[in-house]
Amino acid sequence: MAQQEELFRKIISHSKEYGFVFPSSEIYDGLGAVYDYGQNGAELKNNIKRYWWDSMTLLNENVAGIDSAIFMHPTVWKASGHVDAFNDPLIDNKDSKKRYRADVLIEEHLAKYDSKTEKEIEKAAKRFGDSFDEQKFCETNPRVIENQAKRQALHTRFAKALNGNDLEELRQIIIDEEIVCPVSGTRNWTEVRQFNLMFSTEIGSTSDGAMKIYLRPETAQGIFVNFLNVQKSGRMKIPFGIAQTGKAFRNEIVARQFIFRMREFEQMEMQFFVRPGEELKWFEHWKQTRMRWHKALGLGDKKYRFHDHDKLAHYANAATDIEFEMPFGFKEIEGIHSRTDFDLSSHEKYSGKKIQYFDPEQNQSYTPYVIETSIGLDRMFLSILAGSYTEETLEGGDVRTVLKIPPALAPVKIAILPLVKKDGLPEKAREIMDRLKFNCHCQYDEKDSIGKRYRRQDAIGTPYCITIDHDTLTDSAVTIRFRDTMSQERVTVSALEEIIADKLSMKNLLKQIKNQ
RNA sequence: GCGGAAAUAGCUCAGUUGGUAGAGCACGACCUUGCCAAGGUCGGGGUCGCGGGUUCGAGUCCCGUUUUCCGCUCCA
Repeated sequence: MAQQEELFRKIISHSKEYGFVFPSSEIYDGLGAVYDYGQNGAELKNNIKRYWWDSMTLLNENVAGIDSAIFMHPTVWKASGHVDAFNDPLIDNKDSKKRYRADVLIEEHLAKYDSKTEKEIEKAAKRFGDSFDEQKFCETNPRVIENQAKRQALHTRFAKALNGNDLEELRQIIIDEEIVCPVSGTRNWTEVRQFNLMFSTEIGSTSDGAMKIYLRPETAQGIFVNFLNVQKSGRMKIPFGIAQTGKAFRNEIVARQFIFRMREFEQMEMQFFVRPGEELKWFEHWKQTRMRWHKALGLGDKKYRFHDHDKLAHYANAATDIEFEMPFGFKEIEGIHSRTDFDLSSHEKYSGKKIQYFDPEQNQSYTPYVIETSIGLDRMFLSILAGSYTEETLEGGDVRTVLKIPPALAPVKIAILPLVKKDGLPEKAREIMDRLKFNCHCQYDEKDSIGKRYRRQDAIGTPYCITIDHDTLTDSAVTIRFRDTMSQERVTVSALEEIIADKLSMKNLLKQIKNQ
């Protein structure tokens, strides 16, 4: 475990040192749980995105890609349930360190008055037997009257505080009513705080005409609200899917573990619309397809597993996560959910627009069911870093640090290195660079010894280094050196272009997904 | 958010009971070598996270704050 923590620390500092990930606004002490991608990180991230996008839109004729806006009409988040679910007043007990919803604590306390009253009634009923008149008893018994009056007063006070969103008053109620923590039994409470997990801003430049809107907490809703647009303009027939990648924002209470949980993050989502009743079949289909997409990267099949949900969200009837073995344990990188018709139905209700599909085969209209595949791009990025970071001890005791990133995803594909920076070798190297740079991302380096340059490329995961030596000037052949084996081969420049086309394209990755 | 720990050069760290900042690597220039890193010479770079306080004097002690890490908690 300590070793794993050590590894995680190394990955984080490696990320910074080699231009993959930087803390945001670092010269101003950073901004919590926000990170920037550097020159190599941005390349890697774009390549992952491309791999995902191609796997969805190229391999599936019935999956269309879109790019919806981050700003959406505020009612979208009412329909999706985010406005209600993301706005809880929370309070912590300092002794037990437990956190509670303040409103729930008070509601539970209110219920105690009712049970007190009930006990009085029960006791009286036993005493008076058949002649017991409950209504009369309640109206005359001083203890019951007092209880009910207190309850009524508290209820009024509570409702007022809740409606006015008066957090101090909520806390005062908890103190006045001497509500204790169910775990520690103490009344050592923190302030009540509102945890609004959605970021808000205003649209419209004048203050009186401004409308409060939210930065989307998930990209999925942009797909649901465009269901009809894509279906009609693309003449899509069920089953079909809509894919998109994009930023989403959540004001996480606790955001930690490097880029694993960030406040601004990127999702890659695909919503697949199916006939009601066929959703579990498609759920299984996408579950298997998505797992093949991950395993095709070759980071090791044992590093992935499914984690089926026992407790399902209110909208889902099946859900699983694909987890990856991070240095801090198996963690979710992708979720696959059967979301039923919850989202489309809800948007139909809130918008007043009919959102249904006419199925010509069944000759009827229905609200499609949805299978969602939702992957965190930043988590995917982290899984590739963690899965490819390797420290190898070489003969002679040297340690080399190498990122064994799948070649198609590597930020730099080919390093072009003149053996010495004289005798016309740099010029020859530049000539080759000018030819290859149209195919893929190349990097030229002439500083330091050749061995040192190889190690520098290993550290950023460059799969191929080619070296221009004195013979190259006459035979137009170069030495290609392979990252993972460190072995070398002599090849012509044109043969090199074939290797690029074969090993470095996404094609080989994509074929592995389909051929099973 | 609570509790604990930490913050010194791009990175990894040292800095003795308070006495006006160091090393290695990295970086730049030049020389040398030339197929698996760390030869030579010279050089650039830090108001020690930030803000207060104590003191003649604070990287060092105290308070606050920000960020990060660990444990809880949270994750529709």
